[in-house]
Amino acid sequence: MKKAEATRLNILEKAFELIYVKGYQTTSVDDIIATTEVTKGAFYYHFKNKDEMGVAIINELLKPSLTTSFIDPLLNDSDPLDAIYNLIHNLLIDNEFLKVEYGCPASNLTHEMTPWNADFHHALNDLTQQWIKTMAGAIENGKRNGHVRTNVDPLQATMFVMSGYWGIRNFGKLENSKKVYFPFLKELRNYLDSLR
Amino acid sequence: MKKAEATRLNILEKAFELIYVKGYQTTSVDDIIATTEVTKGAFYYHFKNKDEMGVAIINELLKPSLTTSFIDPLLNDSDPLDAIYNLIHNLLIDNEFLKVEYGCPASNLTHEMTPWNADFHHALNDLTQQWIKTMAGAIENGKRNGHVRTNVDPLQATMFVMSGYWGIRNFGKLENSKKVYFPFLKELRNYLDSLR
DNA sequence: GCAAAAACATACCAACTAGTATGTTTTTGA
DNA sequence: TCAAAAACATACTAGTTGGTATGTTTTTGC
Repeated sequence: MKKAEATRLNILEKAFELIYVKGYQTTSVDDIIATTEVTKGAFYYHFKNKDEMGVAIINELLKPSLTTSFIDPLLNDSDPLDAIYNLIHNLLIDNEFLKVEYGCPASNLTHEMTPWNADFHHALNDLTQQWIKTMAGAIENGKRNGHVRTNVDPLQATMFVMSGYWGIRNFGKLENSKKVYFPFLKELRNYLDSLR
Repeated sequence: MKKAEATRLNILEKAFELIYVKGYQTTSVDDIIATTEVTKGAFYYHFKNKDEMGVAIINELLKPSLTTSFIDPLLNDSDPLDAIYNLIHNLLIDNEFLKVEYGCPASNLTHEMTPWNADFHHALNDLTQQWIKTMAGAIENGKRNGHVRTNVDPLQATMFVMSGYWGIRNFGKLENSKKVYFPFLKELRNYLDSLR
């Protein structure tokens, strides 16, 4: 990787971690350049302004990680309901980057930025639509394979599961402990079994 | 009501609306006093600082509205599953204060403030625990009345439903239309029926 | 090897932030 | 009625914000 590219990537990664913990609005450009140890000149050479950097985080960091962590696990599993449960379980319990007290980065940004920044809105919507499509597709396949009842509506079920995931992330922030995830996961299991 | 009390309440209400739309951090004290048409002297006479006002909003505005809008509907209905469905439906579709593009005020504040402000954290946790207790109690009653299967775990089901509510509020922000609420509500109905 | 462009550094600024110091006006209670 | 306290008003400040103007250094391509 070229040095300039590395600088840019470094800014994005450090900024992402700060924003994940502190929120976008309360993470200042000065914060970012302090932790990355680059100067303002470098920052504004790579990004027109702070918002452009924010959108770059979504498109260049969140999007790829969505693919590997949220999409791929749903693609090649034979039983989609097991795949969905395992995915959510992994995200909530095993994933060591996502912290219970800071929630889900995509959800955080949606809450904070979507109502009044069109670029963030668009980038985050892209992200979400991809996840919806994949999960609904997996359930649709499950219907054909006999893993899922034929009268299940894939999109409805997808929206329901994803809402649950985002919502339990909110609970996690309140309780500040992964303990709250377990009753949720048990009931998710029950719900998914009711689709068989 | 005394005039001073009215001033204080006016500040709280206007500030709440601003914060609901713009977020807490990005709503400045100057914003608040501009829309309330009181001066800084009045503001800082009634509140020690901005955070104290924020917590007052939770305790003096959100808490009472929680009781009437989130708690009471769950208390005297004979069928708790119907009561839950109707509650969520009302909140999502009929409630005219809550806007799809701005989500749920309590959820917004939780996302924004909980990880790093202990007072907000505490006040919001109080709020949530009340809702959990009520909903779980209603389901527990339903088990005794035969409206709910005896092997249903009330707390698990409560966490699952509430997570779904908070999560779909996130979706609403992304889609900016109540249309997304309908598939969620349909699947919520399915899920609740599976508890019978 | 060397000019041009890319990459980065430094110093600055105007706007905004929460909060305060010091007033003036209004209300209260004896 | 009248002084004291409550309620509000005005002017200010120190710190922070995103962003820019103007440099210097490093890399690139011929």
